[in-house]
Amino acid sequence: MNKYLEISKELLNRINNKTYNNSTNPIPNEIQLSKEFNCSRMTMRRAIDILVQEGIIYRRRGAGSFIRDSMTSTCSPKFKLDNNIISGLTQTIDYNIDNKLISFKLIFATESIKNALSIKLNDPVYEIVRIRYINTSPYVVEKTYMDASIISGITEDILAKSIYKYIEKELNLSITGSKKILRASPSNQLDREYLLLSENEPVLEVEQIAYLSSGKAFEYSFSRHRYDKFEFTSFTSKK
Amino acid sequence: MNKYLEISKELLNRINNKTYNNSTNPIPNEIQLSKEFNCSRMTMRRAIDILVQEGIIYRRRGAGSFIRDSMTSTCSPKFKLDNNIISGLTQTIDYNIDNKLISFKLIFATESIKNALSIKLNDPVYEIVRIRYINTSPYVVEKTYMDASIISGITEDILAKSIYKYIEKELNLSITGSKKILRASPSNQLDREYLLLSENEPVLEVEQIAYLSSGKAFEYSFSRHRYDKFEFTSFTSKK
DNA sequence: CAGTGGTCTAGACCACTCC
DNA sequence: GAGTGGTCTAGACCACTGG
Repeated sequence: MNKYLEISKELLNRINNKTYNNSTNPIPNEIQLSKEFNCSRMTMRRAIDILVQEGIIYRRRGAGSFIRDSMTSTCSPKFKLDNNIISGLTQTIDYNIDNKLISFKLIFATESIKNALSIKLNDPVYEIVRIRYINTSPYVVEKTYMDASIISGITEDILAKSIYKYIEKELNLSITGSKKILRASPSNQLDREYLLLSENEPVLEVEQIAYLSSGKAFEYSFSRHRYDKFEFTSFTSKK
Repeated sequence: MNKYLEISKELLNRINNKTYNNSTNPIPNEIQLSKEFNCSRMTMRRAIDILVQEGIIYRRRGAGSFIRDSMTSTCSPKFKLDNNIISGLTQTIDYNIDNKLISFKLIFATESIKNALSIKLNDPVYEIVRIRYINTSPYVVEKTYMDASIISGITEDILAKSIYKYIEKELNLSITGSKKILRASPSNQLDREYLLLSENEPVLEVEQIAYLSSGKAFEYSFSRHRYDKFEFTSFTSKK
């Protein structure tokens, strides 16, 4: 494993451990840390940079690097999708997640699918519709299109488990990025049926294009979440 | 200005110019570019990294760096808030934006405001409620709390213009980061009144904490957007 | 002033792609 | 094997903070 990732993980451990405790005092300076971890200062900075990008640490030139106040959530427990998570939800979860397959077809790419996946009109794509449950209560309905020329050999069996695991482990492809568009939307009839919503309860829709390390877009999906069981968090810092 | 930022901007120019044209060919390699820009390879990488993080370029080890297919939006023209934008909307906009001040008070910090801004219960905070219009049609209603001990001297006059400009130019504070939580929500009576929504039309709520370069949280806000005039985009790539 | 983070350099070696 | 990006180093100089 890369040194900067190892160090970054260890720093995060220490923050969670309260080895570095959320106070007004800085963590050890970069020179000191690079000596401790037996690395160059640039590598040390790269490790810290990861935590800075996630909003866990902030730096003050001339003063030191500090742990940010815990940013405690102000709302009732919900599912959170973090900006840092690329696709799928199988991470970070202690709950019981179930999938129910609604439909699984092979279709011709429409105009919008063609654009999203950078393929040709009418190229074959999988269309997968699933509902996901948390502790037996419906949570999101997902419509997924996958380029059939890349993601080959999908079966209902695989869909019952994790598509992403199949892609990474069996097909040996690496998922490296995703673009998301989020919007609120009134629920339609299917949403209400699948997610047990009433007429004026909305959904949070996440439109996503996911990419392989080759740069190829392999998945285009629409996830419609119950408004009361899902939120999306994101941290941004100046470049 | 920093070298890596200058170079990054120039690269972006060249992509928009079609000097580097979205094809299957890579842009010039890092060594070549670092010679052209008269910088070290590490600085060159840093410049490219910015565009990689924004999803504009992707790299393939052994093969080269490529421009990503344009990721054309699939939906009708809306306002987009990009993950990379920290706060305010005054950027990237050719439209006519108007503000209408609904109320402007000094109040005592509640429990949740206290937590968000890391201040004490009952500390003084500004509460500002505004509606924003695009081309005279209502678009978002924003409730903003600001730490009155930091952001001093706010007047209705300033609110009519840009608070952020005031903070950066007049108070000489630098806004460097923000945490956002996004959720869908049924519209309440006020939303419907201000945003001209009907009963079953929802809003997209953005809860935000914004930070100064000192690490201090100075603003805590709730922006409720018309569902049909706003979406949020975000690009994520593996570390 | 001493101490901190921010930028930049010139090089090294490695892992991977593609011919 | 030649060419590409990925990691890492040991140092330099600068800008800023805070006593």
